[in-house]
Amino acid sequence: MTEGLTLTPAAERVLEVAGRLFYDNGIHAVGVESIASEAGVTKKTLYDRFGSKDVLIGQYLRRRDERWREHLLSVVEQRGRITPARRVLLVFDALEEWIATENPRGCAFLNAQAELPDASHPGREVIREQKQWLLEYLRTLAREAGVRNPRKLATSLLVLLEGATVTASLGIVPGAIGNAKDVAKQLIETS
Amino acid sequence: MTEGLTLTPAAERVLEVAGRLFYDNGIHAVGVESIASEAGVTKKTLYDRFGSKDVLIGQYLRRRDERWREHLLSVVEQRGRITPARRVLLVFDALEEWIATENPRGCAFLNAQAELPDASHPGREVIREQKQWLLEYLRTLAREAGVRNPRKLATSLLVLLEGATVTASLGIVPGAIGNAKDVAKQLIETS
DNA sequence: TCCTGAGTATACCGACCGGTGTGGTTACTA
DNA sequence: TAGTAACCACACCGGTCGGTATACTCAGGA
Repeated sequence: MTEGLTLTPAAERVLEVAGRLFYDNGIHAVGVESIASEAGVTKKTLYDRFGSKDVLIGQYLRRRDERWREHLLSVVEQRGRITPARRVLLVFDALEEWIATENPRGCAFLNAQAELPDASHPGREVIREQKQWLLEYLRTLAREAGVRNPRKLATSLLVLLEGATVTASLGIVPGAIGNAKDVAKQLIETS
Repeated sequence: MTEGLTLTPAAERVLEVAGRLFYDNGIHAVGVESIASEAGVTKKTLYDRFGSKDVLIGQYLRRRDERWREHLLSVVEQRGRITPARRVLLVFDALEEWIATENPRGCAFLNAQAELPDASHPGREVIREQKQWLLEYLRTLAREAGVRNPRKLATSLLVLLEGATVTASLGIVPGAIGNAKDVAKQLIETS
């Protein structure tokens, strides 16, 4: 999952800049020229390191996925006595923090999916893996919480998470994430 | 809301083609040239009718909004004896139909939002209106269902709808919409 | 010492982008 | 009958797209 982390300093800068520009402006709206110049790198170097814009897009998503997983796990897997049922709800706290600090324009993976209709694009695989992993993780948490139907609860949680992210990014409803958390709480209690 | 529906035949064809190409490929990925040629129209005509690509994008979203509202209302407001509580759940049936027939690539408005970071873009206003209207409508339905807190239920419903749409379009979880509907049912019953 | 990898600078490529201008044809209508 | 709206064909604009080629510098290691 985390192969190729020995990036050269220039490649590192490129990836950092690409991550910012892609997320803020949309993928197609950003040219490789502007990425290179803002990273203080020539286009030649960019292409020597990444090969193509499409590969760079894939790496951008890959890296963002890594950061999100790190953040999520650091919040949910925190030490301290807490019931497994309550631990599930920490996922929503992690999301709220993430949105406040890194995600004002919604889920980067959904945004990318909107721009990458070709299922064979390198970025699409990363998106699939990301959502699949999240679903699996939610199933694990649901199982540990001892609910009757962990699979079903995990699906509900995924729907609530995605819905809360989207709704929050639209900026129409203020308490979308808290609302989703409340719903999740009720689902767990009556399960 | 529905001003300017007296489109010329050429403009009509342009809008129809634009709707298909924008949704299928993403907005930035589609050039005005290809829209014009596929509609059997010169670029000149396209620009005489719409003025700019950005305006055309706005009209595309406007039209899609109209069709979605029509569909939603036709399903939910159907005649027949049905309790207001059950009527709310018809929203999910409407969504399921819509996704199956017109929405394989997810919500057109969220996809557009991903590509239009500029809040002053003509399309952004349409997106805001669309989501605002949906939220208001859900509040009305919730009120008629006689729940304790219609505002809160409406928010939950919106989160569930958006989440179900997104999750379904990802193609990872098969029963996402049915799952969301079940959750909504439970929310209404215990409310 | 010599080679390699990582980087620089710059020029270039064909293709496509959104948008405009000119000039002509048809059909309806005042 | 004259005017106008709606189209057509086509040529053109400056700018940007993703990507490549050439030639050079510099540091580190065998």
